Amino acid sequence: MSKNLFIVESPAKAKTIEGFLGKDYKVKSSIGHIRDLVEKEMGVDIENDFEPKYEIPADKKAIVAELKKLAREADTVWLATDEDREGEAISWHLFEALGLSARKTKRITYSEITKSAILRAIENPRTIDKNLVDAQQARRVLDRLVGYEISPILWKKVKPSLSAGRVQSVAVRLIVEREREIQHFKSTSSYKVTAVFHTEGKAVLKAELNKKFATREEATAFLEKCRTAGFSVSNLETKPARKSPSAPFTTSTLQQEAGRKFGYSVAQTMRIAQHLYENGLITYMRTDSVNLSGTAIGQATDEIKRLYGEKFVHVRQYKTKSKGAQEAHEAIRPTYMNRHGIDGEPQEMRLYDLIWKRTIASQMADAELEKTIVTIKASTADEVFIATGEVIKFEGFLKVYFETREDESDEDAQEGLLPPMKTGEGLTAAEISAVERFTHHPPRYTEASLVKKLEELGIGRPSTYAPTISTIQKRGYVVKEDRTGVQRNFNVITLRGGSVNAEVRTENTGAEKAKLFPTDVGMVVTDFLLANFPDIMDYHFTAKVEEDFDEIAEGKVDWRKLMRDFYKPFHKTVENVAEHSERQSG
DNA sequence: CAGTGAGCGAGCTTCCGCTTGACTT
Repeated sequence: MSKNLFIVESPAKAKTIEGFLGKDYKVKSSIGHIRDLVEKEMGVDIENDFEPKYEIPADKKAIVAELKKLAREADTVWLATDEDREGEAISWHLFEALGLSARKTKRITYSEITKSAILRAIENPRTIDKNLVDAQQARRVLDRLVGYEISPILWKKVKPSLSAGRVQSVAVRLIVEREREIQHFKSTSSYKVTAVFHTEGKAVLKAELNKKFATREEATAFLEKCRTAGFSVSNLETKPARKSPSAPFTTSTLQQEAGRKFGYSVAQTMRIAQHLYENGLITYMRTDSVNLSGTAIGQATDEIKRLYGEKFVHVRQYKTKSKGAQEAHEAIRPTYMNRHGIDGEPQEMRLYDLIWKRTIASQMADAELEKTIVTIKASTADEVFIATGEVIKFEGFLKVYFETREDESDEDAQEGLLPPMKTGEGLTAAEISAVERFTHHPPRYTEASLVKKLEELGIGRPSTYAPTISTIQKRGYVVKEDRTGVQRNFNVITLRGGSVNAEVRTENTGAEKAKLFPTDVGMVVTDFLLANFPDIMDYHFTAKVEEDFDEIAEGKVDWRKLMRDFYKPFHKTVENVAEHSERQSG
């Protein structure tokens, strides 16, 4: 019989902690929340000042029964759930549902899963923070009121089984509005001029004109001017530049990088990461924190020293930028930094490798570059050509990790070392061409870029990004699709061997891969909600109510007052819309 | 007369966030 029952949220975490504590401690997990508002009805007694009606869902009955039994037999129950709003609420629900007494219950938190941190936490117990719990209840009840009052209106006015909510409806709105921007986008073309020069030393130098021409006539006129021109280096400038590594992974940045580098969907990435976590290979994968523990930084710097040498080390502490981050966990990193790779499924090996590299790189020195900018003037024109080159002087973190960018569109920029040149040196133009280029519409969202946008707006949480993306597709608001592009003609005018010639080439444009498109239903519902519930659909709605939740957590505001203030006008709108608005078709 | 179909009524759908594992495709 254990004297102590120690409860955490995750089974994998329980296993780790069990190893730190002696046999006087039984470590169990709640497997997340153990109680929730009743599912079949509103679950909030509005007449009774928003009293929540909680139940233990069927799939949690067994675990609650087991914990209850163990709690009865223990002298002390340690509530060691996560250190955030939801974690505090889980502790409170455990306290209530297990029928614990204040005397034998202790609430503890820690920000690192190490033996010393756990023991330190045990030395410093506290009581449940009811203000923080109330902030969670406010969050929970508000989401229920919004979701369960608006969804039935959609069943009546649009079609059955649809849904609306604080998070999903705004996610769909983003996609609908982006699609409309794209539909209204008028592509314009202009002529980009590039040149291939030869230096006196017969080396090749690519450069781009500092001006684009709006019309074919202007572009042709410019090339005609170049026909008789002499070219020379009018300015040569070198300046140092630096690149810094990115922060370690959070849920959202991991989803983005795995999407860009390997093409994984956000659900796929999470499934693979979950597996790595359960096997003790990485830290928790649902996090908004970029923080690394002291132990992790120590291990990382040891590895960097051993592999690359002292001067590649640069210890960095990253700050979380995203709104509403709760930072109950560390960044996503390997559990042991000296484990450079793993055996297993190819997908798991690749994701682990990515996480290892990103973490190591985050503690490495800046890359030092030297940027060279060459200005080339033509004797017959005011415009100048610019050639840029970049040389890596010191690799730093680039030795390990290279972040993939969203837009890899710079096809013909010359990166790397430029040939040796002097100011005033004459150049010969081997070829100058003006290519018609079209402006691009804003990009459609991918799953990962939608998650990034939601995170920037403070909407949704690491544990809900993947489910939200799946919900809006399941409801038929959004589809993820490939689209084939269309052929488009474009003009190319070239000056070569003293003569200017024009030709028409074709390119494929508008092809899309795994992008999110709104459906008709998605657009109808979005327009309906925007017209009738503009406050809920506002991109800043979540950020605003989060401020209110913070005030509740600080004990400045009563959560029921917030509900009263929100519900009165909200419910009036709901009644009005239910009664007066037209049935929508789509 | 038997089978069809119009018309009616009852019952269902739904939120966000925390955590896995069971289940299908």
